[in-house]
Amino acid sequence: MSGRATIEDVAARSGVSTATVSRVLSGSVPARPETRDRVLAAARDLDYHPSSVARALKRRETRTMGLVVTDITNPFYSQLARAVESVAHEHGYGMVLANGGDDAARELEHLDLLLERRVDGIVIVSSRLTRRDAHRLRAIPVPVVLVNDTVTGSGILTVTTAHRHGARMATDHLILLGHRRIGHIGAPADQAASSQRRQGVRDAVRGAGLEDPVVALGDGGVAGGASATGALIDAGVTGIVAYNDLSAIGALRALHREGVRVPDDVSVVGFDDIDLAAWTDPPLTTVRQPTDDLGRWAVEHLVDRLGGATDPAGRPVSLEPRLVVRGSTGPAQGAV
Amino acid sequence: MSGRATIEDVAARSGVSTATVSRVLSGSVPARPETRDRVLAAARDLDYHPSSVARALKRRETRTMGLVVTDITNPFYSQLARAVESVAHEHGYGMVLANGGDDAARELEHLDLLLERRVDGIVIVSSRLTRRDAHRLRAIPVPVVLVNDTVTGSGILTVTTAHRHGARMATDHLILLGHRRIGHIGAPADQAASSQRRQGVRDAVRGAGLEDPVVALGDGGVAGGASATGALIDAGVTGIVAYNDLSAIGALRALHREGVRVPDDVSVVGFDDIDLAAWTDPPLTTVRQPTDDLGRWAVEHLVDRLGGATDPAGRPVSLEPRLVVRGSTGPAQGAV
DNA sequence: TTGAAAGCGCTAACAT
DNA sequence: ATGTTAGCGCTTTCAA
Repeated sequence: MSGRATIEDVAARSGVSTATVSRVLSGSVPARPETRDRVLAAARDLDYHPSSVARALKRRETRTMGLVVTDITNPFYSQLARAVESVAHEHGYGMVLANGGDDAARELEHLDLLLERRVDGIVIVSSRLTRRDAHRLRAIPVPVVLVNDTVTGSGILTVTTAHRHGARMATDHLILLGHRRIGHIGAPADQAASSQRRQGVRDAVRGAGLEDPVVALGDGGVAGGASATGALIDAGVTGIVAYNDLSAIGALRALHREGVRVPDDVSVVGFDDIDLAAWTDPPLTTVRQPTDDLGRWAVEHLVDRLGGATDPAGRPVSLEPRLVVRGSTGPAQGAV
Repeated sequence: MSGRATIEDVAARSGVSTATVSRVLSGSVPARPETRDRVLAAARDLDYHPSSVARALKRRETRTMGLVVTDITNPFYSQLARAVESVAHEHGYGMVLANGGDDAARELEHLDLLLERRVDGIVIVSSRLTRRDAHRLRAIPVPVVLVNDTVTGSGILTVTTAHRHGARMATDHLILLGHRRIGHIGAPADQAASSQRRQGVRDAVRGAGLEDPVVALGDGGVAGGASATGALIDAGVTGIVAYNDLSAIGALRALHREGVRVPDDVSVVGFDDIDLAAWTDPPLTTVRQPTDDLGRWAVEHLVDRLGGATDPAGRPVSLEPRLVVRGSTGPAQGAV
């Protein structure tokens, strides 16, 4: 049925002008109760739903934002996406989803599409663009907010978790448990915050006067976490701080396969606190990202900007994570 | 800034009419090479990107589809969403995301929003709408395709996995391993295909001449899977078919907590084959849904319909799942 | 091969 | 309180 009722149909049926229909429906201007009723009735009878594309053309705003995510399949990102969508909805904004996929080229293409669709603003979550095409980001003709990742000195509205501090907390927790030889499963540079988290581990280890952590590189996923673990065991670490929960789950699996008990022989800490972290075996001690807050911050600041607020071009805002201690960490062998 | 170049700017700069610009850019009609070049140059210089909202108003199609999902955070759905988005993108369609959240009312509201946004079609994935508001679905003025769930006799384009058969395969696998007392972790009726899967378990058990399965109700998530497991153990089952992988993960956890070994004492089978299923401890034997195929089928049939194809109003198409045997299943005690 | 002009469905001056 | 009208940025007849 392309035969959807237009405002003109409603106007005709209720015997008023389209302007009146528009006003009644928006409630912007008072109307005589009788007219009001007639218009409302006509609209209902015709099952009239105003075309937001016509409205968008006129108002020059679509009330839509774009959401760019590298991989919606990653549990942390899908939680973030849910938060973003939900808050956007609260504010009357729709969300068009641009899932990154493998390459940065595709993300750029997606970006152009979003712009052609005239989204009012864009939320970018840990995209490849962030690092590889920072200059492109600055050229985007609509407000942008970066979540969970940073382009230094870009002046782009940014909110992240305090990654470095979070990783430090995780590591301090291990150290407090008596671990002296700490391993870190890192992630490639194209993963969000990989270097900050690595730094955080180093900070803690150095702060405690221990020797530098053993670092093995994963891929940010379970498989990489599993394969990185071997090197860590060989190096004799008793505590592992993983780049994220997925990597930690890989480590858990690898450890189990090798007959290494967790946390008796080796402790493992993750990062993110995805839903499943509470259900691994043993349940994963991890650094919880304030996912909902990140999403809310991002959308609400974007909405402010769309409302004309000029952002203080400040430095990235960073929200504090929180250590959630579960069963995958325990005292080092021979410690307290 | 809001000062984006319009087709008129391009026309002025290249000294032709807007009609010519439109034609050159769409390539629909041949133009003199020289004109062509001038137009292209102007467009490039001005960084012109046609407004798809103006185009949509004129053409009366937005080249956008709506995606309704109950919970994007559920790994199976996020995988499906990725598939859907990706195929839609292939066909030049954008995706606006409507994440269901808790209640059906919200989904209805989302639906209206999608319609106002004039999406050309809608993909509905296991939504609450499916069961509670079937009549509303039929009233949607754009083509709809249902994925992974069915509204019987609705004539709505539908693609699902062969849930019943899949559950039967899972159960047969257990039976073949010598299990005689089968348990099933079910899901509430508002979860997709919960009754079909339960039926499949029953089919297999009866087919083998065993007594009816013990059914304990979960909630479709990990927590529910874990709490349902107790009753199953008490009933003395040695093989558990879970509604889905999340429930199975819950079962794994509960079993572990009770000191029941998997698969030595009890075997567990999941459903979906989410990414993490391969990484549980032990790795989960499960029924793999053809997720990508579901997504592709849905989008491509929707696109066909948008192109004017009139669907054969047939019965739901169902795609075959496949049993993936991993470590969570083994011979029953005292069996072969 | 190109231009002029109408019109998609709304909203917002500007009148009355 | 309501109507008239212009116009948002495109595409597409219809003419030339």
